[in-house]
Amino acid sequence: MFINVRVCEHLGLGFKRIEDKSCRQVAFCKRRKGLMKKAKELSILCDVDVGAVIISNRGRLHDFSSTNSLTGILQRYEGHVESEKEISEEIKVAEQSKYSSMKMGELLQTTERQLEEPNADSLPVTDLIHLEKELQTTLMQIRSRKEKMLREENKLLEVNRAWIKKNINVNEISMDFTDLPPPHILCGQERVTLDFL
Amino acid sequence: MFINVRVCEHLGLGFKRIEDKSCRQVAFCKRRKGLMKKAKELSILCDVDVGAVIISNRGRLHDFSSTNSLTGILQRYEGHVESEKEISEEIKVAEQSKYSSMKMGELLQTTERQLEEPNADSLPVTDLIHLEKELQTTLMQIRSRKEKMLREENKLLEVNRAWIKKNINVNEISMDFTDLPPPHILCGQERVTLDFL
DNA sequence: CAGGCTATATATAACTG
DNA sequence: TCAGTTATATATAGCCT
Repeated sequence: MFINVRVCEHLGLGFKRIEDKSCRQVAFCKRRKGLMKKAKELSILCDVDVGAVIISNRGRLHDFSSTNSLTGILQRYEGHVESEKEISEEIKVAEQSKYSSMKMGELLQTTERQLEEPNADSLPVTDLIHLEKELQTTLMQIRSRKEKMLREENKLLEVNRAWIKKNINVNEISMDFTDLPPPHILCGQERVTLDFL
Repeated sequence: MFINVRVCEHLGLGFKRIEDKSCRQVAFCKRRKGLMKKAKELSILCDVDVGAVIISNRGRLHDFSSTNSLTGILQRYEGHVESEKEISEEIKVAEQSKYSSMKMGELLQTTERQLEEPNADSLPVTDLIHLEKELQTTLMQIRSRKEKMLREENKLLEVNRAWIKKNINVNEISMDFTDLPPPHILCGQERVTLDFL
């Protein structure tokens, strides 16, 4: 029999990080397990989608989701499938992503500040709509840049390939394939990815 | 005093969706709150990052994160998943971007519609706040990938140059260049690159 | 329908081997 | 470090207002 008084010292009112490393690790295992269980119960009992991600301070990843993956849950929330045509249409915008993203951060802060105030209903919404547009712009800019870079990389690498081929053929250079790092030759997946963006 | 026997019928062994709509809704509120609390406790007590997303069957989003927003955690999550299955994840994110922009369009319309009506303030704003987070997430993911690709490109070009140099200097074995090294070797290279991202 | 109550079920801190 | 034990703390189902 345990007579000891078991007071959960770090719980209750002023609860904070468990300082003892060993205790913290044990608590982490138990509570992580418990959280996962709760998440599962919630998703099943209440028929909702639940996703959870836990990243330990050592960088280890643990996750739960009621569907295939957390990404899937986010996708489901975001909406329905969109045709690729709209994407290619979106890729038509110019530069200056850094300025936009800084402005976005400012807008986020401003917006959050304004939302905490009781009055002023129209302004936050207006700002948010504005923010939406800016975010979309930034989004498209970055996507455009990315695609551009991917295409440039592809081109550059093909040039490299051709160059290698040409020079080696001309000089009748031979090589050993067993221990050498391969040149960058694009695999099919990468091209698919590029097409997708 | 309650004399009734309180047997949690839908719990225990064969636990499943609570059929009664009202009960399910009540349970959802209580358990959601509980899960959030657990998540918060876990993050503080064990000093880890925790993110949770709950999507009710009515499409309403609830989330928790130990940091400012889910953004950072989700990005780290994506990073982890990415290093395991890079290509498919790349595609997923691309799709997610598409979904984001679509959802944003929907919200814009919804918001404008609701702004014309006298009341109903909380819903659009709440949704817009969530939209903010989601857009930022997408933004950060894409930006991260942009940087990743820049670094990859640099690294690969260096590898290419080194490879070319080495092979031109050392000419022993002849080979047929129409049959180029298999692309999948490159994938290993990429994974190495991804590890420190 | 939201909020409060209480009995019960579950989670887990402290401990043991 | 790991798996079990038990007292205690917390969560919550069912009921009520």
